[in-house]
Amino acid sequence: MIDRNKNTGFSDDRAADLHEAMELLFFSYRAFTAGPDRILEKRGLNRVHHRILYFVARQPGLSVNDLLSVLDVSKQALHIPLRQLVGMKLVQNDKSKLDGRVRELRLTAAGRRLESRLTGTQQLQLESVFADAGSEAEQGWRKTMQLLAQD
Amino acid sequence: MIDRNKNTGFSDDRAADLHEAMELLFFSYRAFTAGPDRILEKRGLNRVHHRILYFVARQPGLSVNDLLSVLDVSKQALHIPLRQLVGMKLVQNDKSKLDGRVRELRLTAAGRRLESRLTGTQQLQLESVFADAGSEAEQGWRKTMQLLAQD
DNA sequence: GTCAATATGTCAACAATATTGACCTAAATG
DNA sequence: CATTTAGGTCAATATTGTTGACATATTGAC
Repeated sequence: MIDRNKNTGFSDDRAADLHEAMELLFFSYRAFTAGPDRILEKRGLNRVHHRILYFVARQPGLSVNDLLSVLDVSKQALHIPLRQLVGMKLVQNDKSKLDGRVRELRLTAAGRRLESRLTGTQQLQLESVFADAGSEAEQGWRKTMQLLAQD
Repeated sequence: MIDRNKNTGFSDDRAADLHEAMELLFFSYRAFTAGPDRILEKRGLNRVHHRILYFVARQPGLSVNDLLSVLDVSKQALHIPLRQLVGMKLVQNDKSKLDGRVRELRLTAAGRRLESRLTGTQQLQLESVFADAGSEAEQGWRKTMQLLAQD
């Protein structure tokens, strides 16, 4: 008789596999954010600043509302770090010509340099992992993460 | 001539793939923590409480020092949430018989119920993702995450 | 047995962050 | 012109984290 968890109905073996998967997510995410966190700390910045820099870099001209949506934070929680980035001249905040209410966020040259350094750290880390894992494992990883992300 | 990033040397195409991977990690982790976070919030608990419950559940009798090590937080940052869990009778904190300085942390029956509910949410989520992705993708995912986690 | 080291618990001061709710301007839209 | 939308800001409050100090009990080295 296989023991099964009362809540989930998984066998003990499968439950252990899933525990391992949970831990992989926890430790991987921590390893993934550690590098940029160290760089940011020296400038008095944190992970929220990184996320702003990242998404603005990917989509120059992004509106404040769109940024709020991807980051899933409140306007007030976004505003202080955003204002700091603008104050440090890493991000510029221009009025849109199409709709004067909307602001278009862009990185300055200095912002691009910092973002590129932060993101570069993570890209090199991931590339090294993918190289070791092999492209088949990479594809399986991507497929799995796609499903988890859209959950 | 392929454009290459100044910092990393990646081609634009590969850089875009790596950007996608970064976003997968960000959005996946968020999706993965959302379920438990909602359950915890109702009890005035947060992710740190969940991590304590999780690791104590996996390793009953865990010492405070060992818990500090896995979680990688300061003693002071751990203590308030831990004391709350003990106060709520979800965790018990007994003196070790082998070494009277060491405390052995264990979940109470109520602690096990809560932990099982939180962890069950994530197990079901992962199992559903793995089922959709297929076992080959799951294996690739695990291999990749192992490498990233030990980074 | 004395003394240093270890494991834990706690406090206080402080800084950083998040949350809620309110209020304001400017611009677009019907 | 009235309403809605995008954005910006403030204040009050709560939560969280950080640093440093200090206390106790217990072990282990000598």
